[in-house]
Amino acid sequence: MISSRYNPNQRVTVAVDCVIFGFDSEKLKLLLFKRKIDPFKGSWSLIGELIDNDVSLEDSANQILYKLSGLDNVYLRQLKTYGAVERDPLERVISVVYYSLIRIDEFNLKSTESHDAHWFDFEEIPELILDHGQMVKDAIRRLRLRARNRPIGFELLPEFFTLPQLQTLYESIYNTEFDSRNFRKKILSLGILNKTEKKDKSSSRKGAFLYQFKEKSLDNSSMNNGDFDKIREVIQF
Amino acid sequence: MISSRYNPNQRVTVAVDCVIFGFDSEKLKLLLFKRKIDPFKGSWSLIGELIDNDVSLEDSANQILYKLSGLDNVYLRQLKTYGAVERDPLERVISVVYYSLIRIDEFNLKSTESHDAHWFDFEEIPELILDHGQMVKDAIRRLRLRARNRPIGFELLPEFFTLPQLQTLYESIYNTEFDSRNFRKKILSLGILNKTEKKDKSSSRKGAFLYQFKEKSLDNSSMNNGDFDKIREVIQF
DNA sequence: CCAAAAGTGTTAAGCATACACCCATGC
DNA sequence: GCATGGGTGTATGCTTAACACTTTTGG
Repeated sequence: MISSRYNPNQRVTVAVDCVIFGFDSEKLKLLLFKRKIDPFKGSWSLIGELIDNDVSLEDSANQILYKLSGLDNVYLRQLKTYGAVERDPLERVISVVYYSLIRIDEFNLKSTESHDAHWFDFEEIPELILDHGQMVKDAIRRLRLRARNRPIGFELLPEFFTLPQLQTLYESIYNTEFDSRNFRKKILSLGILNKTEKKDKSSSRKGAFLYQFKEKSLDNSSMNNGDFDKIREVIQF
Repeated sequence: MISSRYNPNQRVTVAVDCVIFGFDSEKLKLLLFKRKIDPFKGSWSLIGELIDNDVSLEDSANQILYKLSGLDNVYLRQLKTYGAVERDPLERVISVVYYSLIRIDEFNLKSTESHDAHWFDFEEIPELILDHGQMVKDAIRRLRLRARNRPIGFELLPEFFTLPQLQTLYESIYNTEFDSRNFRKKILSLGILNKTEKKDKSSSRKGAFLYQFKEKSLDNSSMNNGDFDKIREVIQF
C-alpha cells in the first residue's frame, strides 16, 4: 500500500452512506438495513460502503443504489460529512452521507438484500448504529428545507399521480395537514402539472384525476419562497 | 503505516478547506491565499490542510482559522465535500469544505501569513486552483440561502453597528439594493436588536445610532421565510 | 340511497413593495 | 448655509389562511 504523498502519516478511511426515502402513496418511509459485518452486526443501519480509489463520491452513492435496486438516475443529493474521531470504534472512518428520494413502486430490492432490509415509518425508526440516527434527523430536516423551496417529492411519486396523493406526500414530509382547497390552488398555480383525463379509482369511488409533471419544469422551476411555509418543524426530529 | 481494517486497499487522502468571508463595513470579501506547495505553488487558493488522524473535521477547520488569526469560536459551517477522482492531480484527495464568517475588524492575520493572503472583493476574485472556484460559488449560494432564513451576518459585524452598515452587508451579500425604510422596518420588527444611545459618526455628520444583537436571540430566532426575499440570485456566481 | 373521498370560491388579514421628504451635523 | 447621509409613514397589491358544501359513484 502506498501512503499519501502529501501526508504519509494520515490514516483515514472514507465511506459513503445513503439515507433512502420512499413514498408508498400513504406515508413517507425510510429504508434501513441489518448490518452484515462486525462491529454491530445485526443492528439496523443505513446502507453504505467504503469508497473505491477510482470512484467519485457521487458515483459511489449512485452505485450503492444501483446495486440495491437496479435503479439508475435516482434523485440523490449530498447531505453532510460526518467526521468525529471516535464515531466508528474500529478505526477512523469519515462518512459522506447522501440522501435519495425514490418511488417505492419502481423500487424492487434485489432478493439477496430484501430480507435484510425494511421500509420504516418515521414513527417506528429503530435505534441505529453509530451516528446514523443523527444522519437521519439531519436528512429529514434537509428534505423539509428543500421541499419548501422546490417542487421536491416528485421523485417520490409515480409518473401519474393524483392531487390527493401529492397532498398526502407533503403532509407526510411535514407531519401536518393542509387545507385541500389551498393546497390545490397553490400547486396548480405553479403551472408545473399536466392534468390527464384519466382517473385513479383505487382510493375512492368517485376517482381522482391523474396528473403528471411537465418534464421541463422539474429542473427550472423553483417555488416561491413561502410555499408550504405555514408548517415548520411541527415535530422535532 | 497501517492500512484500513475495513478495506486495506483504500488509498484516499482527506483535507479540510475553508471559505472565509469577511466584511469591512463596506463590502463583503473573501480571503484567499497564495499556495505554498506544489502543485500550483504560487496560485491563489482557499486555505486548507490535510486532516490529522485524531482531529475531527470540525476541529480541523477551527484549527485552521485559529492558526491563521488567533480567533476562536468563529462562525463555521460545513459546506460540502468534494470528491471527484481527478480533482487533485497528485493523488486522490477528498476535500471537506467549511465556510466561515468573520469580523474583519477583529481579524488580524498572523504576520507570517499576511503577505501570502489577500482579501478580495467579489468582483475581483482571481482564478483559483483545482475546484476551489466551484467551492466559492457554492459557498456564496449557501450564504445567501442561509441569510434568507436566519439573521446571519451578525457574525460579520462588530459588536456595535449601525443600521446602514447592516443594510450594506445585506446588499453586499445579495448584490442588490434595498429601500432603507423597508429594510429598517423588517429588521426592527424581528425584535432582535438593542438600540443604544451612542452614535457612530464615522460615515456621516449626523451620525447613525449603534445597535447590538440581543444575545439570546442569535441562536433561537429564525426569520420568517420570505424575509429578504425579493432578491434571489440577482447575479449568477 | 348512502358512505367516502374528490373537487370547488370567497373573504379577511398580513406582508412586501413602492415611494419622497425632513433632520442633524460638520465644515 | 449647504452638502451629506440618517431617519421616518402611508397606500396598494399580493399572498396566505380560514372556512363548508356539492359531486360522483360503487356497493
